[in-house]
Amino acid sequence: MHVPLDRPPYAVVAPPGEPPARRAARLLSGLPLFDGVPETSFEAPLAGASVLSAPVGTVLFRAGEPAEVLYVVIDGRVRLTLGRPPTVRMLATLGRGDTIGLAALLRGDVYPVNAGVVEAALLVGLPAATIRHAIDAHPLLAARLIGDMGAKLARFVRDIGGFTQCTARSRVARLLYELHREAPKGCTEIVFDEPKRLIATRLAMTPETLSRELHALAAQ
Amino acid sequence: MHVPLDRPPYAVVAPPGEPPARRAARLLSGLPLFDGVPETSFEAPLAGASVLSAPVGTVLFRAGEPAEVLYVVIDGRVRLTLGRPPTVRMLATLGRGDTIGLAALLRGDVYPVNAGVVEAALLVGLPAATIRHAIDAHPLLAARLIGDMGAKLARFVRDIGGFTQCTARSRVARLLYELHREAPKGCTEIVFDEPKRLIATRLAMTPETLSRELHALAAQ
DNA sequence: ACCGGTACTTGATTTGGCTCAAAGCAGGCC
DNA sequence: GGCCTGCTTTGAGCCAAATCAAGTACCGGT
Repeated sequence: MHVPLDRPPYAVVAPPGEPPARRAARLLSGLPLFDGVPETSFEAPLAGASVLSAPVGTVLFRAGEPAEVLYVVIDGRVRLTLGRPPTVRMLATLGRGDTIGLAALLRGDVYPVNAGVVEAALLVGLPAATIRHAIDAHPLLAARLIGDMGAKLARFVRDIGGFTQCTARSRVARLLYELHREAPKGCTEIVFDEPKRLIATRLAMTPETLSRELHALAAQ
Repeated sequence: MHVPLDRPPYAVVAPPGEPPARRAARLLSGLPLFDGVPETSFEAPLAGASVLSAPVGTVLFRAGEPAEVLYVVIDGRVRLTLGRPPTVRMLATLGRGDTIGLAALLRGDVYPVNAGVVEAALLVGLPAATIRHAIDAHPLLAARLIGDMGAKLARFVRDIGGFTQCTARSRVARLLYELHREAPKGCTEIVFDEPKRLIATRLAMTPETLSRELHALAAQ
């Protein structure tokens, strides 16, 4: 279990000489999500922004906590999970360019999932007011954020469709198919970048079942 | 089955003397989603808008079709489903003020679900270009749309959590609990506004199981 | 090298919920 | 009324997948 129960280390990086707002703006401007949005134009509204360096094991937040910050992953990986041990389900693992908590933040809601760092991460944290200003000032950014959320929504809809009316074998096959499509073509081997234990929870099955189904499919 | 297989009647209402754009603007301005957005200011960008009157059984679109129109429900009810008969799963039933297809439209993607009218509906249809203009011109609207999508996202996340690691009984109990919270307080009886057959698909179980679990819970 | 601890596999057993089947039960229509 | 069609309930049997239980392989640490 990479995400421990008790609140783990949470390191706020010391300002590296540069004001946080400017540094945040510089980091964000390198992301596809902010491509085309002029860097200097959203530096001022980013007054409340912070830059965080978080080691493996850091819990950014837990499900049920009020959403106060939008996290943007600059580097490293953050895992979103549902539920508490021993029944944890992995929802997704996010990397560079992904946002965490946008929907909950703008609705003034609580985070619906847990977020834990699984690979030393550099993050930009933006409070709600900052996000609202940025949306007001940059329609392009607003459209991007809507598209970003739309992608997540589409993925969840597909997942919901897959969990029902589908055998475990079908779900495994679908995962393999998707991984194969994402992989560079000509690639004859698929490597999981997550422990199978977690892949299993993402597919809504036990590790034992996953192991069996993988072998059954391999024989075919 | 309220949503038949073959393409059913699809009636575009005859313009009632008033230009479609103005009528659309008037209808939309009565919705919470557009509250605070000045009516006249988004009349011009709505040039491509249409107003549709759709009878029961109308299929607005099917999963896999390219998303070309955002539908806003003014009146009536529209049901979103996944899959094809005989394995149809109900996702949600939408009413006044709900939007359909926003995420897919802005991403230039296909609709991920089927949408069928289950109660004679009045709809406003907005093409992609119109939506983009409206977002550019009205940050408030952009924020609202993000919040709207966020609500859907939150609901799906909850659903995904519920489908896994949960017995059929727990899912039924959760549904009853949610219906009870929404009902006026002091109300001692819960009435389903959908046939049990469909409630069952929403909970990812068969009608037989739903019936049994309801009785088991009633005895308690 | 030795020893935990963790991940993964494999086998045996149990079980929740689906399938199949049939019997109420209601509303619509002639 | 009487029939029909579709929804709901109830019962019996079965199967996919979870659970329980070893056993194996791979680390990282002392």
